[in-house]
Order: sequence, then structure tokens, then C-alpha cells
Amino acid sequence: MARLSRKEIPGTTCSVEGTLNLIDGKWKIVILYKLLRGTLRFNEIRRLLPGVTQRMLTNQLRELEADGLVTRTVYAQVPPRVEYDLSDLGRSLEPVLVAMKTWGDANLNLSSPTAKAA
Amino acid sequence: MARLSRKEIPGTTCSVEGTLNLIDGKWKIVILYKLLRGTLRFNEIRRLLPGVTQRMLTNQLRELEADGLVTRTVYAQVPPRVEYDLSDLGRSLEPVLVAMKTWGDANLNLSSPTAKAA
DNA sequence: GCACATAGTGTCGAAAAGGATACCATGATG
DNA sequence: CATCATGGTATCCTTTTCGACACTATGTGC
Repeated sequence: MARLSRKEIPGTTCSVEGTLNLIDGKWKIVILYKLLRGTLRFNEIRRLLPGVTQRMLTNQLRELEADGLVTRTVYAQVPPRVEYDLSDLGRSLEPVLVAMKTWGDANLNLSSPTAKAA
Repeated sequence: MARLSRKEIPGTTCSVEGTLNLIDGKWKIVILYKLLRGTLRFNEIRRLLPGVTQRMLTNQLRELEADGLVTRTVYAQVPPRVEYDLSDLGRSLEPVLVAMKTWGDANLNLSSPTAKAA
């Protein structure tokens, strides 16, 4: 849904919608949520999201980075080492993420037993 | 993104994601947000969302209804009168909506001058 | 000198979401 | 008799999103 950095979202005149646009995307909120606990490397995130493809993960991370929500740090090593972190802006989303988590835990009955842990 | 009532969302093992699935859709959060203030008729909502087509609005409302977030009341009148309201479940989303609104107001610079009012 | 791991990129195609447009029934109003 | 308003449907088409799969560079270990 979103693709236009938050700077200028034409036609979006509502901040609720604007916020949604940034965290919308198949894997974005989950990535953000996982990053609340700290730095993660590319393949660490990948392992946390069963089913994500490399291309999708790259896309989602790139969009999050373009929107200023996560930072990407590349270490000149071989094999490569790339770390992802929440930016200050990304971290400021914590109340939103937590509100969603809380609501979901209270009102959704997800099939998986690890639902609450995720 | 979402289409499968909240009862069973296969592959969704995370409540943050599950919550997003319910409020995702071009107009859903905005509709929910508008409904926080009270009952609205079909065309009232339509006028509040410049650019929405009848088909899209119907779709979004039907999905919100199927997910148990809004109620739809039809009055046997001519011209027809159909009222939409938040269900208890829908109203329980208020903290999420408010968190998103707050974050958006603080961190997004939307072009329109009516941004904050929306 | 071959495989392995990391962190990607590129191409293609299917599926889903969204938009444009036209149409419908009904009763009131002029 | 024609028009308006309400709350929709139906059909078609375009755009966006997502997934599968193949391919890459490089240094290390066997």
C-alpha cells in the first residue's frame, strides 16, 4: 500500500492513515516488533519470519529504511555483516506496536501456540 | 491484505500482524476512526472520504462487518437508511487508533491543512 | 579447487487490491 | 412525467503486491 516516503503522501490527509501506510506491508510490523528487542542481522530476521523470501525481506527493510524507521549498518567483512536497528523514529512507534499487540492478544485467537510469544 | 475473518488466519502466528490484518485496507482505519465519534450513514461516510467509490466503501464496510468490528443496521424505509456503528469489539480498538493518530500527528507532516482535524 | 555462508539482485508471473463506470429499486417532490 | 436521493450491484480493467526461482561476490575451511 505504501510507497512514497512519509515526507509526501499525496491524498493522505489523515494522520491515522499516514501512520498505517508506514507500517503496512506483509512483514513490516513484525520486523519492527522484533527489532524492539534489539539489533538483528539480515539472516536473523529471516529466520524469525518463516516464509519470507530474501527478496521480500530486502524490500521491506529497504522501505522501512527509506521511511526512516530502521537503520542499516554494513560492516566491510566477508562474509558480509549487515545489522538492522530501529531508528529513534522507529522506536517512537513502540506505543503503537504495543497497542496492537495488546489488542491482538486480547481479541484474536490465533491457531499457533506460540502466538503470544511472537 | 486481509480476507478471512479474524477467527482463523492461517499462517498468522503473531498478534501484531493479526491486528494489522483487520485494520488494513485502503479506507478501513479511517472509517473506524470516524466511527469513534458515533453512528454514521452510508453516504455520510462516503462524504467524509473524498475519493472513495461506492464499491470500495461497500467492500470495506462489509469486511469490517464480517470481522465483527462494525454493525450494520438497515431501516426499512424509502429512501433506504443504513446506519453503521462500531461494535464493542470495534470500539475496543480505540487505543490502537488513538496511538496511531498521536504518532502520526507528532511525526508526519501531511500536506493538507486539515490533516490534524481529520 | 569445491562447497559454504552472508546478504543480497533480477526476472517472471500470479494473485489480490483497487478504480471507473454503469445500472437498479423505490418513494417523494415539483 | 421526470428528477432526485439512498444504498447499494455487476462488470471490466489497471495497478500493486507477493512469491518462485535463479544468480552473484567473496573469503574461509576442508
